[in-house]
Amino acid sequence: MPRIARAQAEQAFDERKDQIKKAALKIFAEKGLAGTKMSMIAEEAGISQGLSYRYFQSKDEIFALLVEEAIEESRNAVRDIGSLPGSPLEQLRAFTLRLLDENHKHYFLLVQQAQTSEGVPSQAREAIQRYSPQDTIEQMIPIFVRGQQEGQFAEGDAYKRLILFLSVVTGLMLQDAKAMGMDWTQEVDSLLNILTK
Amino acid sequence: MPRIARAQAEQAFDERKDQIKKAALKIFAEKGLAGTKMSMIAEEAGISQGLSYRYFQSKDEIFALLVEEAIEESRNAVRDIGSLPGSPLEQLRAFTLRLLDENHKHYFLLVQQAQTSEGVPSQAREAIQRYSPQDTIEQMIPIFVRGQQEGQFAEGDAYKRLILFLSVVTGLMLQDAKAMGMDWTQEVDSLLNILTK
DNA sequence: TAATAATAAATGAACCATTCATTCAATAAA
DNA sequence: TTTATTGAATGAATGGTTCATTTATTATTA
Repeated sequence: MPRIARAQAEQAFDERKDQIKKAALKIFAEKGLAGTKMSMIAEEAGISQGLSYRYFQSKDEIFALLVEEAIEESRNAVRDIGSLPGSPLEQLRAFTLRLLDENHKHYFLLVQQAQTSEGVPSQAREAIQRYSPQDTIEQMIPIFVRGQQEGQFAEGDAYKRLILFLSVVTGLMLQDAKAMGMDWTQEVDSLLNILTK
Repeated sequence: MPRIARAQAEQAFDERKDQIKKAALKIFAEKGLAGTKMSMIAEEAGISQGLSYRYFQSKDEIFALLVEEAIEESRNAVRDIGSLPGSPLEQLRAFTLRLLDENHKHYFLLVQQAQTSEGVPSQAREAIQRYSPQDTIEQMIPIFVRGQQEGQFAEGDAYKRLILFLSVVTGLMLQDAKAMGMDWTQEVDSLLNILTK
């Protein structure tokens, strides 16, 4: 077989795999592991029932794979927050907007689902245990403290404030994913009022 | 049978019924209709698998019953908001605190679940259709507008602001119910910053 | 180039292990 | 005896997974 054709085939294979992964991510994030049927993923991806099994071993494998990717992405988003340009408030706004964009939203919700459901594949369970949400918040605290020093943020326990803020954002995503598709990105400034004075 | 004994028996019957209902409410609110197994309700109530069926016809019956009660309660909470004492802000704070207390929280989440799940018993579905969330917000708008007139609340579209606020509160409850049991009541003032200026 | 063979991709109906609401025979309490 | 309670057994339904078959793509041959 000519190596050109082989490379093309491989690319096609990877593309389809991504297509299925993307569809699965959306459905898993919205409905959770148990709430997601393989038929839903197939429908979302516009393919037939059985085809996913040419690309993945099982439903659990897809889920675990996505959870690992999601954790990786969350990690990166939090890691980068300090190096975003602008004031602490602007950093936090940028971070929040990034969380709320379609892709990250789904990742974020997926982890949420994985954390709060039972029957999660052990591989995903382990990945989640490795990833501690405490770290997430702790990495954000310096931003918040700097905001306080510069007088932009409200006084008080930074840790609790951040938990509140993150919970609100997560909660909103959860809401939004289930119910109507309102565009919260416009409301981020109102949300930031939770942290500012 | 002496009427004393009969009355006692009836009371015992009702008490057990309430016990099961309360357990069911908690689990349904947390896990949703499909996510709730009858065995979970039994465990929460501290009774055996089968006993619920002496007090209720079916899982669906319990669910529908609870949804109707929940709607009734939500209605009342919203109806009363205008007649609470104090400034608009204080009214809203009192209202929010009421929503966040254990009982109302579970009711609120139950309706949320019923609205966003499939396979909801028709009786519950109909009750929910009768109860429009639009009304909820519309009944709250006067409070908000008065707050704006008195300069306490931020300018802007009252409707959107209220949706945001209610979504945040609902989202928080959803979060809280699943994950850790942080006491949000202390954070309500931060939340109200979403609405104030 | 056209015809044919070989390979791979895709389908969707059927299978079957599992799950779970419901029942019921047995036991305890009143 | 009657009523309350238990928890093991039932059986229907769900849904992940398989696989015989069809369709599309690529390679080979004349």
